Amino acid sequence: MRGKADSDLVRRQNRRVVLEALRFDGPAPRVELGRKTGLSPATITSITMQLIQDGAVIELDDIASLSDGAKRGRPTVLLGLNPDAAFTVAVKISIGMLEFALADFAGIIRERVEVPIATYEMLPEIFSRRLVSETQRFIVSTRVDLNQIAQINVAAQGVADTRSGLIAWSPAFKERGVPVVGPLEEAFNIPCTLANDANMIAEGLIARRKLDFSGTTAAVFLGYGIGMGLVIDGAVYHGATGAGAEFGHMNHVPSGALCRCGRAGCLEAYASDYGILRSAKNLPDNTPPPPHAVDSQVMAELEAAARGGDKDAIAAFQKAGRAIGFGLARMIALLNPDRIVLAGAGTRALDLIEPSLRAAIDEGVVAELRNNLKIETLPVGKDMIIGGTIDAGMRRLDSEVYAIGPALPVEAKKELLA
Amino acid sequence: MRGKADSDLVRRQNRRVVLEALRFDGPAPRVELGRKTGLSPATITSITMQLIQDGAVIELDDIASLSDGAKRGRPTVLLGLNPDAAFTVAVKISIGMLEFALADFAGIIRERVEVPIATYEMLPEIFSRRLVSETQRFIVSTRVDLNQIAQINVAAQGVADTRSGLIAWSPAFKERGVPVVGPLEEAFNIPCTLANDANMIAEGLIARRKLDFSGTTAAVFLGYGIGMGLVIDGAVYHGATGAGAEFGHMNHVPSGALCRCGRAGCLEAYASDYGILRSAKNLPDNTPPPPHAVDSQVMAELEAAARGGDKDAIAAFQKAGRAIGFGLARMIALLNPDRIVLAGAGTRALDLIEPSLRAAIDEGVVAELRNNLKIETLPVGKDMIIGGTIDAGMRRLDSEVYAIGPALPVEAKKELLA
DNA sequence: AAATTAATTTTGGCGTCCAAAATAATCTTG
DNA sequence: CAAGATTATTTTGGACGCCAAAATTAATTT
Repeated sequence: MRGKADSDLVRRQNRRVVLEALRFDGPAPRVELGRKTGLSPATITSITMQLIQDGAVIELDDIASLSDGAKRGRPTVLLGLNPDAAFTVAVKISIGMLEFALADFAGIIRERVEVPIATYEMLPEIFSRRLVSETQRFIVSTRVDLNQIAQINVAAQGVADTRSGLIAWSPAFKERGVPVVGPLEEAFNIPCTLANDANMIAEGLIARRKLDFSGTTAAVFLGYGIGMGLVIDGAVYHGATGAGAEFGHMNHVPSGALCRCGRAGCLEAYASDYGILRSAKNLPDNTPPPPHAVDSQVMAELEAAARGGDKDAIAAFQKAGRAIGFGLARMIALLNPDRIVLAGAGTRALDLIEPSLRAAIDEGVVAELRNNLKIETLPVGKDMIIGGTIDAGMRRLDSEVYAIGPALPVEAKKELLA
Repeated sequence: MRGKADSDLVRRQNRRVVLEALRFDGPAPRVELGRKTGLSPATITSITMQLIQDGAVIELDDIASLSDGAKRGRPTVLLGLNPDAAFTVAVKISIGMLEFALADFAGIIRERVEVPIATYEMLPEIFSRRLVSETQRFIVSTRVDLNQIAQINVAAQGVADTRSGLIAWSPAFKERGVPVVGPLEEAFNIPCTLANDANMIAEGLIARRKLDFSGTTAAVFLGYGIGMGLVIDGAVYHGATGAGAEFGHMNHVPSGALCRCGRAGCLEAYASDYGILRSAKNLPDNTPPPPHAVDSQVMAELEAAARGGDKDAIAAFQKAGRAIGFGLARMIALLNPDRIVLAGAGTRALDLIEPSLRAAIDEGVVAELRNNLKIETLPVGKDMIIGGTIDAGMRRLDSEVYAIGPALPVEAKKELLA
């Protein structure tokens, strides 16, 4: 249970509530903020006055007049997040690619760059140096002053250890233990975070209210790999080291098929693109996975073949569905979630995998536990990784910096995030 | 994110903090409450004054003088929870047995009764009626007035659906869907809860600070069945229907050994007492489990045989360890817990199962996820189910009734819990 | 230009907390 | 044994948060 409370806590909480209202619904006049937050007009005046002074919020009076027709009474004064309050750099590390984005405090992406890099064969420290230099290059290219940047947030595939700031294991690298947070913080002296890409997608879904996230939601991302974002009571569950919900590397069959991660029997070895392809080609289970993403064209052809009646292809998708289904059944037994959401490129083949997936769930879990369970699908673009990373960064700024206190120089804000 | 905050919230939170301090550490003078909670003496005076007026707290001045030797200065006034503030009835439903306990507001058990009942063959509604009549008999026997009883809390083995108040499935019953909360609330008009027994053990462990429960802890109970209590950020995780952490019925092997729950391949079918016994006797996997608990003497003999070198017995314990290990590996991949705690009667055979258990974890989960993982064992008595049920009830009273507000008649307190 | 309308700000009151001063209840000491 | 000394608790006074209601502001309507 949390500790004692005082009036400081009250103000902090209410500042956060106001910021959240502005962030989610966009600019709004004070009256409306009052309605949305349940705070009295007097309090809204007081809080927004502070937030304006702190530079987090600005008045946008002009746009107000654009509203429909002429209205009686004193006109509203539109308030919005101040885009220039602080900037956030988001980085996405994936196989063969580095992606950078610069977002302002309103969460708008100002600049965006993709840098192809041969990640796989790189030694960890070589990569770390390259990451720093590319980040440097990107920041310079944006012409934003370094001390206007409040945070650098990195998303990576695989086991991203938020605590140590290392990528413990990732399909993007042959080697294990790639340092990310350390080198960046040292180079730029800006707070930096590392997180798993699936969790960042989940952050994005929450921030954009794409789903009802009350209770427990398990979002499963199917595609080149198999990821999961676990949302418990409206917050992404990260686990001890931030590597929670490694659904793809949950064991499916003891001593089973060879996985990219080097172990045998992972779910992913049966249900990811390469796993499906391997079964469809009737290659032995211990065939090493390719060190690169399967071309989506190849998967599309395989799907077409299955739909056209190709026995091997059909069997491969069924096998994938069964693996996912048993994985979900085990997850359900453990977590009894309110809903499961399927997303990602792999859902294109949902018609092929769903029957065996559902059959496996039915076989693998007590009926009572799946009674009220909802299984939905959700279209999720690739951009949700960068987008969600930015959303998570904004939430951090809101609650850990701007909800806290009085006007501070950006330097001090960095302190708070560190 | 939580909504707006006000001074009401502050007082509520601080009242709760004070009650918690008294509940965990026992009676204490005001100065000490101040030290423990971080609240100022002035605030402690104010809060305790209210709590005393509300009947939740009383002064216990006499005992203070019993402390060691004579001290200078104004003597402290010991404050403690008022035992008579409200009473709680805890009920434990297990195979062939109903257990009742009456606890006062200090959490002390005042009365305790065990009632043998042939649960297994009973039809649900017959059992419900019997549950009500036995509860009635118990309450009468305690001579506590019905309207002094604030809540009735029931713990049961199996899938206990807190939302519907039904025991969805339990080894104690042949039939499914046994109503518990409905009949009790109707009969007594007192708020009633239903929960899984393993979760109640976890509540007890938390309340008594038996472990560091920061982050995520998975407590596994080995014995006649296999249970789990999942503690996330200091609170027991219940899942959508309160049936979270059904670890024993997590699938281990698709289409595997027959389980008591009627399905095939559950972890419990390999690792519970009867599962181990079945393998040791080389009975086929589809041999129906016995409808009663395995005698602990039988298990002790089996353990002795294994330690004496009996091949079949050794293999049976190894198989159990491997099943638990893979189950834990899957749980780790999903939840990345900070620590795992093994408890229950089954841990007597830990020497026999641990090697294969650890080997299975090593085989089933990425090394990086188990790096900082701690696996501990903890002695947990049978009484922890009733004890934990009471602890959970006390926490509910503290935070949902006495933290809230001004003096209320017991009737109104019941309202709050409902 | 006056009346109306509606947003925002100001004022005054209440509740909470805390620091500091006052009070209470005991022990120590000359 | 009375005057400190010491420590616990209560009281007092001030700060800050919230809200309701009154006042003010800035527009439209009449």
